[in-house]
Amino acid sequence: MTYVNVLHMACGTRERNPMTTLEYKLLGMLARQPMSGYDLVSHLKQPFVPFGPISHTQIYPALASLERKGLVRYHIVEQQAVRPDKKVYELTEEGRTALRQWAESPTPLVFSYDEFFLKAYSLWLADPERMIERFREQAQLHQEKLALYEQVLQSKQLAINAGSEQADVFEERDVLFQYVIGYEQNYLAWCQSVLQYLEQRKHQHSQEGKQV
Amino acid sequence: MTYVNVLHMACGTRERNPMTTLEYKLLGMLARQPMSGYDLVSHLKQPFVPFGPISHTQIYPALASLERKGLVRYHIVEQQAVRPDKKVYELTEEGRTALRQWAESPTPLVFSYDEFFLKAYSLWLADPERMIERFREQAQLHQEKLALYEQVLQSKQLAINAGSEQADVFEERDVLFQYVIGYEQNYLAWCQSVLQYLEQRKHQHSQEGKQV
DNA sequence: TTAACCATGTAAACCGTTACATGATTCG
DNA sequence: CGAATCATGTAACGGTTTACATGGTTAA
Repeated sequence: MTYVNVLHMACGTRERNPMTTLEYKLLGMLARQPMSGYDLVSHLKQPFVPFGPISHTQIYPALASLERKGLVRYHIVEQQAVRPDKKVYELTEEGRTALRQWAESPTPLVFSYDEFFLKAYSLWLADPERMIERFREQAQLHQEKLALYEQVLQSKQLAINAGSEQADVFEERDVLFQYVIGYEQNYLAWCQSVLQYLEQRKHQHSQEGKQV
Repeated sequence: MTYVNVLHMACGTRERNPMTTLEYKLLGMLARQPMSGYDLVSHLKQPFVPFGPISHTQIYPALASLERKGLVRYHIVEQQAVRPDKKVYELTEEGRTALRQWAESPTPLVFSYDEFFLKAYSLWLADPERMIERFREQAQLHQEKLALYEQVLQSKQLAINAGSEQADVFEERDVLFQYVIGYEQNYLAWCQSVLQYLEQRKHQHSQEGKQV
């Protein structure tokens, strides 16, 4: 064991723990609008927030960690009745800088596929009938999601015409919608083309059955 | 040490731990071809295996767990020189059944986005110049991946024409390629459309700058 | 001589999910 | 009367990553 590699940590305490993806997601949302932990959870359920579901049990410790790092601060909002007070978090200047630097940094391509695609890898040993069923099911689900996205996008564009918020943020958002809509379209088209193939093969097999 | 494995352990112990996605990935690969843990790791680096990278430290315990469940068995292949013996794993009948049942089961839609897309969510506070750089970079990476997929697909189709392996498995594989190629095409198209938008806006801003 | 290849594993640290905990209010 | 909503958290568990461990061969 040779070099101890001091360097790099130069300043005493600095940041003990590096940032996680989760923390950047939270920063990303808080940068647009100050919110409490609970608000973040409900916000994540909206169809136009592109981060998956995150449970509150992860969010509260993460917010505390961001605060320790000086990237967010909160002020307490008292609630009516006996409810616990709300802690509304917002970014500090350091937080905004950290988020911008992260967004501006290069990203390597690491691909992860969805579970249905993984199953498709072992499709060849499945029962054809049941597989057709599953692909129909999947096509249905993606179609619904696509319809939802298109609907939200439409109502969002109406809001732009009404001039209710800053056009800048909205324009950027449409960029995100472009992607997810394209994604769903591709998935749907794939399901349909596989269905076509499977059903064609089914008919071939049944005819072969008659001949034999 | 002959294996003890008391016939599924009837009711008493049954399966302590449920199957993980990782274990199904391994089953999926082993169903196509018997392999050792090391082989699995190298196989995962091939561009036509659609599971992400899996480290060997996960694979070895997972294989042991699959064996305890009676879904795989192995035979030892001695290596030349001092190298440790290879354990070549293959599916048992129970393993094949478990994999088929998993592949045939319904899959809920749970969406997860890639890291670059997450960054795009906070694009609005990034420096436009640097963002253009990153989108170019990303477009490049996806273009390369697309070219790779198309190349592999082509050489695979040549292999079919030469009749080297069962057509059935190959046909199913092309189904997977259809998807990943579509995916990359969509991503690339998205990057390019965003680039167009960003560059257009850049020129507008520089003209405004001249006027002011 | 350093790195990469072959081949297997264990141990600790880290991240995410599930279960537990509280407690008033409102809707079906 | 049970379930959902608001609002915050801790503790245990399980899956993943990174570091540690071994050890001979081959190519840059």
